[in-house]
Amino acid sequence: MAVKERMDYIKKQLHSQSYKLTPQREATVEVLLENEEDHLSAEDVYLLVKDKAPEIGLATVYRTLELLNELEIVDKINFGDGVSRYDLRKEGANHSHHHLVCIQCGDVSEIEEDLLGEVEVKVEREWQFKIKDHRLTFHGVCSKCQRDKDSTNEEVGRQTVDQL
Amino acid sequence: MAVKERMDYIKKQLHSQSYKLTPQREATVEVLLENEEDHLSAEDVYLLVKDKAPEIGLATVYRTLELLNELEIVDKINFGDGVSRYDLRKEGANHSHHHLVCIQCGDVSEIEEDLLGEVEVKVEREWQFKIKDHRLTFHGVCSKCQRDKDSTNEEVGRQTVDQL
DNA sequence: TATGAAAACGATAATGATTATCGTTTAGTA
DNA sequence: TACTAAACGATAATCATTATCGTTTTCATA
Ligand SMILES: [Mn+2]
Ligand SMILES: [Mn+2]
Ligand SMILES: [Zn+2]
Ligand SMILES: [Zn+2]
Repeated sequence: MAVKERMDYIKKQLHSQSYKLTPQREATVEVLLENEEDHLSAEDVYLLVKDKAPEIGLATVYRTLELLNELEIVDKINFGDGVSRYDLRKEGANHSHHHLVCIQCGDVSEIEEDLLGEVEVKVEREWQFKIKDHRLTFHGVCSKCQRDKDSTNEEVGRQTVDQL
Repeated sequence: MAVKERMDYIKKQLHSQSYKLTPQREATVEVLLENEEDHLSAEDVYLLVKDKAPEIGLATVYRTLELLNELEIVDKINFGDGVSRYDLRKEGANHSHHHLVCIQCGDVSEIEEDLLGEVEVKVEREWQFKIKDHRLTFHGVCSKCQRDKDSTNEEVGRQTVDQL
């Protein structure tokens, strides 16, 4: 779906709760839509949105992100560095997607497919817990870093192809 | 396993990296062992540990928790309120356990069983990502709050069961 | 046992992300 | 046009965490 159409949908979501899509909010959403792969902090968003709306204040960015989070348009996530990051939900998704965090290069990538279907059935049944959402993050070594490590090893000399 | 024995094991882990188990560190670990179900913030730990070692400083608590985290004795977790929480790993566990967070009463409970075995096989294969650890948290309504809501509904009278 | 270096510590200042405050602007309505 | 509430921008306040620094403890060695 085009950015324009998703913006319209978000506009409807705001209006349905009698919030306005002000120019500042629109510019902020635009930044999120145009950087969907990234995981921007409030400060990141602020710097990017200043190009579109130079007069915007940091407080407004925080307020807007908080609002979008309440409306479940974005998820507020935390990867353990000291800042919150704001992650647009995938089109049509009604819950947070999964993440892969590389402990070597720091790269964060996404898994859009929901892998928790069966697990959630089990949790609801065996723990009597009604699940509304989830957060799943894997920490490990991304494919790129695995390859880099292999090359390094080859340069050094003979070696086993893989160790677990 | 008794607190004493787990303390000894942690002592060995520290020594194996040539760290000392100072009285302050021992008191801090004791607090963690005696409150294993809880998810204490640094400040929480500080207040509890003061009973055992009244002269301890907050900075030392932070340093100790950081050290225990590096040694993978505790996991530093974040539930979205503004503080980090320190969660002792279960005996013999080599990764973080799962959590259930109730969006109504705020209660946090634990799932000790690892539910991600098959999911991780799939992720490693299909995303070429070497998993070292994971974080899985479910947000929803705990069994207690489900019961409470049922009672409330009955008192109020007839009504639609759910309006998402 | 005395000594010297490194590791830890306690107190507290500094940092930095987030939130609160407050006066001003904007949008919608009578 | 005038009124009211929602939003905004600037900036002060808050508060968790980290950095600094002088002191204490540990421990290997003379
Ligand atoms: Mn994401
Ligand atoms: Mn836990
Ligand atoms: Zn990587
Ligand atoms: Zn509950």
